[in-house]
Amino acid sequence: MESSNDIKRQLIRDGVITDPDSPKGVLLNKAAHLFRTQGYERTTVRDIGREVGILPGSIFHHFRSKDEILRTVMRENIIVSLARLRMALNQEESLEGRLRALVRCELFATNSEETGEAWTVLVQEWRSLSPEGQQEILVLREEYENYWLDALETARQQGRIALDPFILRRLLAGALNWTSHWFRPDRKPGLTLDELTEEVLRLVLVPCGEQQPVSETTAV
Amino acid sequence: MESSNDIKRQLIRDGVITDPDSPKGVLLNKAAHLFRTQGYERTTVRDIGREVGILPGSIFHHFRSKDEILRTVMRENIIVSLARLRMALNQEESLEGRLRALVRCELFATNSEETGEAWTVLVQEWRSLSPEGQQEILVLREEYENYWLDALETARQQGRIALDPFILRRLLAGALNWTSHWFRPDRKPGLTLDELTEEVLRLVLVPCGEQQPVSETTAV
Amino acid sequence: MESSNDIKRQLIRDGVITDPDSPKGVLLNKAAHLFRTQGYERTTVRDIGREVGILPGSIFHHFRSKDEILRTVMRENIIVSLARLRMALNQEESLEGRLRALVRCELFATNSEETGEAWTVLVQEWRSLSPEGQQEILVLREEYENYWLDALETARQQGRIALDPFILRRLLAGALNWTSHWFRPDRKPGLTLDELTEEVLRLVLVPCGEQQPVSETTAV
Amino acid sequence: MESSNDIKRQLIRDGVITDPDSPKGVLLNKAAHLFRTQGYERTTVRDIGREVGILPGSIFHHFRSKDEILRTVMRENIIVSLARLRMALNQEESLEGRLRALVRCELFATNSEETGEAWTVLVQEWRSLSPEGQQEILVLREEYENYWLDALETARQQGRIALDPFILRRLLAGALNWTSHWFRPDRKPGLTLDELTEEVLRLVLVPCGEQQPVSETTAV
DNA sequence: GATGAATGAGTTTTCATTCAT
DNA sequence: GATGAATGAAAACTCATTCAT
Repeated sequence: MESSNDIKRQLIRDGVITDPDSPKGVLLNKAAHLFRTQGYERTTVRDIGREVGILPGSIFHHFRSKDEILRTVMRENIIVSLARLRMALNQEESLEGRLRALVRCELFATNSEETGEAWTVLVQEWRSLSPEGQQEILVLREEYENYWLDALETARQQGRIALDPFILRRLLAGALNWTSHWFRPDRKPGLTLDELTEEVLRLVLVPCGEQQPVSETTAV
Repeated sequence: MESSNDIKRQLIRDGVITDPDSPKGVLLNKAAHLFRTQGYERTTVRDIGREVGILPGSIFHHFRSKDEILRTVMRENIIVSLARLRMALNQEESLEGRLRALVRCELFATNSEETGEAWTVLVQEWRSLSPEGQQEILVLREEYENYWLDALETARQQGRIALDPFILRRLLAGALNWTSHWFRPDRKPGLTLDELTEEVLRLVLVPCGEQQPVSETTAV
Repeated sequence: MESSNDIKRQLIRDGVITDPDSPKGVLLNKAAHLFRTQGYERTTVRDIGREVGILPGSIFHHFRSKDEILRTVMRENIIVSLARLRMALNQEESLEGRLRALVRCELFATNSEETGEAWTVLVQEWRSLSPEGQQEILVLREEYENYWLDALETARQQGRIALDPFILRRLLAGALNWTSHWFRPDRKPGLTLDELTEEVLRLVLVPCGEQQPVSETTAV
Repeated sequence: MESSNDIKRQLIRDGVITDPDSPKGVLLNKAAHLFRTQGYERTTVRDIGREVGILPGSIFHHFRSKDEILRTVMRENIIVSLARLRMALNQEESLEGRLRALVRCELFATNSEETGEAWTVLVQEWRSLSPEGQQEILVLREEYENYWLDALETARQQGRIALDPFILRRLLAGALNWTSHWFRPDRKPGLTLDELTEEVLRLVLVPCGEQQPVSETTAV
């Protein structure tokens, strides 16, 4: 993740995502934080305004609606996380390396100071997003999920996972997203993000040399 | 789970939980359904009233506030699920049997037609509950979690799990709760609840005879 | 006031006022208490029901409406207080005696355990009474006020009061009614009702032999 | 009361009380009027909104709750009345002058077009105020009452009053507050506020040269 | 006479959004 | 871009009253 800042800087420079130092970017971060901690519905534009230091009405100079704030938080975050994942996968050839990258990126997205808020919002407040907003983000989400399914399918063929890829991905998605509820990578001493990544891999991967055929059970 | 209905009937007779056939019970079930599908905040008392077939104001004949409805849904559900878990554990001596019971009960609580709605609400709408409501339910939740941690600790001592019990429980909690988002046990043909239980056990349990010491990594 | 109980008993026997031991009478007393302490508007029929020990709906077997409860509390109380005043005045020939009776009866009506609640309600919740209710009670009130004005007019002619009777009556009405906010005749040791009566008379009456013409100022 | 407007203007300039010309101030005055005439409970925010010319919901742009309106009406009014009383007392050295000031100020507070509404509300709607609101205002009320008790105590020592100061203050409080129910200083021809002040003093003060020891009866 | 459930018209309050200044 | 005031639609909740049982 060494060059992850470069990725983000590049996206900012290209105008793909909002500069977090701009007024609009500050607003997005504060909003993401509130959405995460209180939930979207329970967060009022008054709350956001207070956090940013402007009056509620002024928010609508930056965004057309509250929904647009949520949509932007989600979109920009998945764009960054996706870019990071692409780069990480590009640097890994081995199956284990690719799986490690997937787990690590998802844990980072979920728990990093930078994107954690927004990623959790993306997962938890999905329902609160308007249909148009959902449509816009589903496209990005699909690419993201495909990386996972490809890697897990390869692992299945190599006998490195014991479960159906589809089921395993869903169990993992739940497990990884849920870490935002209990994992505190900043609290020292404690579990680091890299350590947790290895734990998850230990859970998922059948040790090399003990490959067994995946069970016959298949997905929904 | 054969006598699960008996358990519930007993609890109803004792007045511990509301009779689902009484007006209040009907209201609770409909409310749980709405809370699950739309979320607590997005569900209005108007919605609940319409579903039940009474006017919004009449709801407050049964409950003092919307929060009390949520609290009741959560409380009664965890009481039933806890009673079921206790009985299931009582019938299992072996470690594997006990873990199977824990997984199965949580999947059942999360996905059964009967409690699924309420359990998902319990997990997803926790934030929406008032502090007093949270306090009340935390007590029950603790007993529930202790059953898990005890079993996983035993498994660790016997070398049947590869991870720290605390971390594993949290990963599992996420994975199992998340099933409500994708698992459809009623949709035939497809994965049954028992099959999914076995899949989860295959993920968690190190095959007998290949015990390995748990990693040194410990919980947060 | 020795025979005041007889008066009330007589009125009960004649069916003019409700037997305080009957369910209806109990309800009236509890209601009067609540009206006094919380005010009419802030007292719900739920409150009254809870106090009496019946459900809100059952109240309407006794009274057609909440307003009828208020009206009855006021009417029955002024009937009793008026009957007491009539009897007390009948026993007094002297001006001073009659004024003492008027003051004493009003203090008794305002502060006695028996009628105090209801009298205070009569004074304070007048606005809350429906127009029809007001009409009904105004008739009785007029007789009551006439006793006062007659006595004060006589006093003026004899030079025993220093103010216009109309103004004085109004100042006194305020002063006497207000005693319900601070006077506690039951708290021993302390001011008794008779002592307070004498204090008020000392304030009102010009000492005998020092008569002075009343000021030229006249009432509104 | 010549410079009473200056006092108020000063308080407005200092931000202690709300500018009556500001939207918030207009709202306060209209609300005070409605509270006085209809009572707090019977006044809806709809009523207030209609009177001011805004929609009910807009009221909560200025006040967090209906209770806060009541509290503000009471607080600002007692602040102004207290400031007026202080200034009036500062200009009077003689006992009679000070008592005249006290009576006059209370009659003014109760009946003036400017503060009458709010003062009556302060007295009559006390119960409707939330406990926190009561606490806040009790502090100011205490200073106010102390001016009264100090003056009456001096009067007692000089033999100018015939009653215990504590009892007399309470009788007077009732008499003066009650004037709002009958006294109409604006209705010409009729009793003016200054004339009523003299009437009250005639009731209270023992004529100079006829001093008599106060009765032995003492307060509750 | 009491109960439990419901009504229906009302209440206070919330809040995203608009807009003149 | 920000502010202060307002909108308007909908929210949760209240409560006197009705009525079948």
